[in-house]
Amino acid sequence: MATMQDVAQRANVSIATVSFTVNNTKPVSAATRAKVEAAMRELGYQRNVVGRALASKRTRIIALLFPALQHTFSGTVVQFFTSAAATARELGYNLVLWPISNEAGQTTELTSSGLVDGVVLMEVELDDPRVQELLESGTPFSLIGRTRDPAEMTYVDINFEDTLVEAVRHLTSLGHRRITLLDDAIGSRSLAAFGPVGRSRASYEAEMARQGLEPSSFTCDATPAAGKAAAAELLGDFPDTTAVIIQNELAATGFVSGLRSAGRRIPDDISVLSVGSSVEMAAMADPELTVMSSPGTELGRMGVEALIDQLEGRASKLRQELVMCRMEGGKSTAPPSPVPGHGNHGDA
Amino acid sequence: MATMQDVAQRANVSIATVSFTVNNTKPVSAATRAKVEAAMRELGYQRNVVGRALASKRTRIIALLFPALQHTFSGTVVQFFTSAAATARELGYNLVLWPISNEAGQTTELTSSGLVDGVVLMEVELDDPRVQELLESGTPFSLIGRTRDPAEMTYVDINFEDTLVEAVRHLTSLGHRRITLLDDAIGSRSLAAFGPVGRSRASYEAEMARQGLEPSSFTCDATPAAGKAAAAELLGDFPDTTAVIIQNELAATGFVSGLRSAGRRIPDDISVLSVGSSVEMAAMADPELTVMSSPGTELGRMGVEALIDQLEGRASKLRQELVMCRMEGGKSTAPPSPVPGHGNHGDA
DNA sequence: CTGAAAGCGCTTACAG
DNA sequence: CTGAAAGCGCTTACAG
Repeated sequence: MATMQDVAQRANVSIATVSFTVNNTKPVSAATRAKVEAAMRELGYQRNVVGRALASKRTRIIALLFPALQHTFSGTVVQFFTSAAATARELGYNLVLWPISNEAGQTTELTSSGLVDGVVLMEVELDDPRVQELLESGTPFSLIGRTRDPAEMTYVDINFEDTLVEAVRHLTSLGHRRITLLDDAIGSRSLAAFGPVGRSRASYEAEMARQGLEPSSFTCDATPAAGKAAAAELLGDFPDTTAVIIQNELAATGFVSGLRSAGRRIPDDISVLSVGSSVEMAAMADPELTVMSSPGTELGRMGVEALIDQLEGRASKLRQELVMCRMEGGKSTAPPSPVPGHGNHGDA
Repeated sequence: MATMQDVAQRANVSIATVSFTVNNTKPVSAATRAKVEAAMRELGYQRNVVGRALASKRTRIIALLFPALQHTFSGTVVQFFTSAAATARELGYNLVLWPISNEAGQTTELTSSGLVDGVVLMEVELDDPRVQELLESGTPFSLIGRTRDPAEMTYVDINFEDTLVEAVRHLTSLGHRRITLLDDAIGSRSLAAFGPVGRSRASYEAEMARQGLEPSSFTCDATPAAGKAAAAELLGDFPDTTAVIIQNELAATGFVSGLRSAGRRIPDDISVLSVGSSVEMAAMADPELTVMSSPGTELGRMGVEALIDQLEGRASKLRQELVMCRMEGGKSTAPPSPVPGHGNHGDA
């Protein structure tokens, strides 16, 4: 590997001049630039990032902190990782994967080793101890998700509020009045901890109320089996439901097959709208689910951009962005069928 | 951040001595060690990895090269990433995510920047140009997968050969004789390029022949819709099939619902064994598929271990390991039902 | 526009 | 067992 020193020698200039032309950090005459670039080409020179990092006190490495154990399987995580890594690279950075098992002081180990310039934090909780650690350590960071009160922090999150409003409206515009929300037990069990479930449910209830409808919601674990059981529960506890909003990616296929096993046709007898899932996962169900898809790619890109803007001093103002889930075609929502015995048979 | 210099000053020793005690790289008297450790504790010292990297010419960073665009969605990738990153960390390394779009010289950009000590390469093809690049650059690497002739390379791969043998035997021991293989069109279209499909199909055919059975196989794209279409194709082209081995994670749920739509019960009328999928994805089907699950976690761990062993000179001999897929409980395989009109009704 | 030199925070022969 | 010193490959005031 040729060093900057080698290039300087061959081009008959100082090492400083090579640095200036490589980095465009000071004006260099055309003639000098030509000499230096020729030398670099001839030597196949590429600047060593470690030397640069030590001298400039910036490694241009950022870390992606993610929970190692939970949520190990989800349709959007790979998209998120990929787009985060690709965006980092486009912007001249490298992305280190940093799995953390729990709230212990593992972030400090990272940030005080000097390896990274900043951190992207995934799966943020409403009162996240890791956020506190990061604040105290002075490490620049961006959040995917947000704490209860993220007033002063850079974050990118899904706009659950508007997403649920759109979900409800999609169904009411089809004519549904009895709409039940099925969400994720992990979140509900500790509404105090995890934002998405609470924010979504609140928004669902508000929109239902706004439309003069009665909200009803329940919960199940994030597995196909739990989804299947939830289908039975729905039919028992909310028998006149004509449409379900399900915000539980891993339970969705099971939920659908549970309904089918019970003789319900989708969407003829009951509509199902999946929220916050990946398109790929929604396509696993039979029929393919109508889905408001989680913007994994966008979140990855924006989270990294927000962090790097901050690192480069380009962040004119605090960046706090929300992204909607996007409504995708699917075959699981339709107008409700006329309900026999409710006085409106003969409609259609 | 306290530096090694600060620690040395406070402990009244030389910076070299601090280095020796931190790294256990030369003997240090108990008294000196105590002084140094006290100073480190008092200052909250943590060794700066960039300084260390520059001086030692080893960054202790390894890169995970993966295809950015294709295969963006799969059940085992997250497991793989997580276990690779966790293993790296346990061994004192960091894992950088490096998405590459195609075969272009993108690996050179990485390896000649001095950022990484070595590379783990995913999705290796039979004649992989990236492997050639890595060999030429002299970068240590380990492969997840293997080239056509990986004689001299460190690799970790799935043992498709034995896995398919076990798959066939599982079904024949249940009594099946007509067993069809459905695999992934991506691989079949360029059998010349991608190893798993070719190796699996060859092993399937060999084992069928060994048992005196006639092999039959076909192919579909990696989507639920393609799987559904494949179900119809199976019933048309291989009407007497009683069991299917499907090596196409994303098509599996669709394939199953296609069979069901056509009035076939699983496993009563037809058994389905999914190979190389994740348990989670197999659980999405209805019924939950019997699956030989892809060892994503093991591959991630072993691939990183193999690379780091090499980097630390611990690799006594060339490490080449194969891991079987593991048979998991499921509800989609059973003995064949007696076939009316084939002369053996009345059995069972 | 260009260069000499200090310095980033460590490791590692070399000497004692 | 311990230390003085060179050096890893750069960047960046400072001077001209």
